[in-house]
Amino acid sequence: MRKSKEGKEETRRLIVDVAARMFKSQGIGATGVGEIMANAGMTHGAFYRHFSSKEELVAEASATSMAAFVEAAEAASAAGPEAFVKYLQDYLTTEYRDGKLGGCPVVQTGGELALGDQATRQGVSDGLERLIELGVELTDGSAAAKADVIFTMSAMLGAITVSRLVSDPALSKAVLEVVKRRLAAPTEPATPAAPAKSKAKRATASA
Amino acid sequence: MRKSKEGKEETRRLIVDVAARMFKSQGIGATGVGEIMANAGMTHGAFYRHFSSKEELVAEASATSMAAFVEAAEAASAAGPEAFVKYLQDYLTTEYRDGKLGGCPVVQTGGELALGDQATRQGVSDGLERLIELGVELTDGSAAAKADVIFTMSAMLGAITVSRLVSDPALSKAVLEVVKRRLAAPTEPATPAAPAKSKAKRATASA
DNA sequence: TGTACATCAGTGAACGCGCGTTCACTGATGTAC
DNA sequence: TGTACATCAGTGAACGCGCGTTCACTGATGTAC
Repeated sequence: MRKSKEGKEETRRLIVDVAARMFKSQGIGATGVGEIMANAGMTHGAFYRHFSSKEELVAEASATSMAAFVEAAEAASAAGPEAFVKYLQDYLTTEYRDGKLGGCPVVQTGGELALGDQATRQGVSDGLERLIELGVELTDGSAAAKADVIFTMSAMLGAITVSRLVSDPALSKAVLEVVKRRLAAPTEPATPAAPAKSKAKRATASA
Repeated sequence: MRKSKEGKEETRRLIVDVAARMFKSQGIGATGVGEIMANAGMTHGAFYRHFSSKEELVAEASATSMAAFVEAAEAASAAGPEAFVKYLQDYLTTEYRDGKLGGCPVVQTGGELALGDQATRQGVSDGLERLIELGVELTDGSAAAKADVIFTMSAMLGAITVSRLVSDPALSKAVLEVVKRRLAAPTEPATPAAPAKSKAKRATASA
């Protein structure tokens, strides 16, 4: 059942894409090679025609995930700063929080990636650096702007993580909305009475 | 080699502590029951005198980790807001980033915990809610203050995650410092030219 | 207080299982004449 | 263009291994008399 040369490259991409999706929804360690291949419509034996080890796939799937995330961000930023902010804001939604597809691999697998091998970490690191550069390019390029971008990125990533862990649905949603609101108006001072939305108020009542 | 009643409780606590430490440094899935017991000075067989399954230990170790983190934060907050901020700031350091001990389990195992069973997630969720409440109590208790706390918590967690993944040491350090600076002066507007420190500048040069 | 017995924390061999990986085999595709 | 052969992507059985878990056994501790 040999495939053509183009067919092989296509199969390899398929495996990477399936793996990237599964790693993001189940974690890396919890996703087996056989499971990935079955979801790609093959048996496990074919895996080693494309990769020398699972770790090689992990590195490629993570890098591909990050690159896709960055490229989508670049496409959004090409449509203007508003489109870029809108693109980022879509990640701070319950749909993305609960979604099993797409997005940045760091959300689910950040811990595992930090313990990955050199190639894996480099691919993820490159994606993160490109993301920061992209944000800086969209602003005035100053050191303060870079700090803004880093702060915003950190807050978004942390917010999604916290939101996924908190049991109270209202609080979980409020976590996303708090960060989303500040992302939309990053220069607004934080402490003076903010125009709290109804959902944030509901969550606050439980505290 | 039976132990006394107090001895048994002590052993159980030891297993939980060893497990909590290992989960935080290696991840949950990557840490085996046998490995935990060996580090606790026993053989794997004794494990089931104390826990009915690994998942039960995961839930208890995660809850204990979170509780210890929250209690340390409470102790710091009892010494005043400055001590509390100082306590939090210590987590935004390269020492903590590289440290294999202590701290909040969400940093390393957030993704795995989000996929854990009900008991595991509840223990972590309770800790996170207590942490938010603690921050709110230290301020004016308003909805805006709660938003501040959530935002800060998210940014800290995200910053440590990003800092652990970024290869460039200067950028990795800058990520921690950017968030630390804002944590120290949370009401300061972000965009206007900030007094960038030398290390942040160095990291910026690579962008 | 001393003796006999019951308990049960910890040991270490063994269990089934699924993991990552290997390999002999297959048959469709690519190539040479 | 048609035929013969080489290639190699995918199959599926098998590998060693370490995992979580079980269990017969041990001997120190706790209890009853």
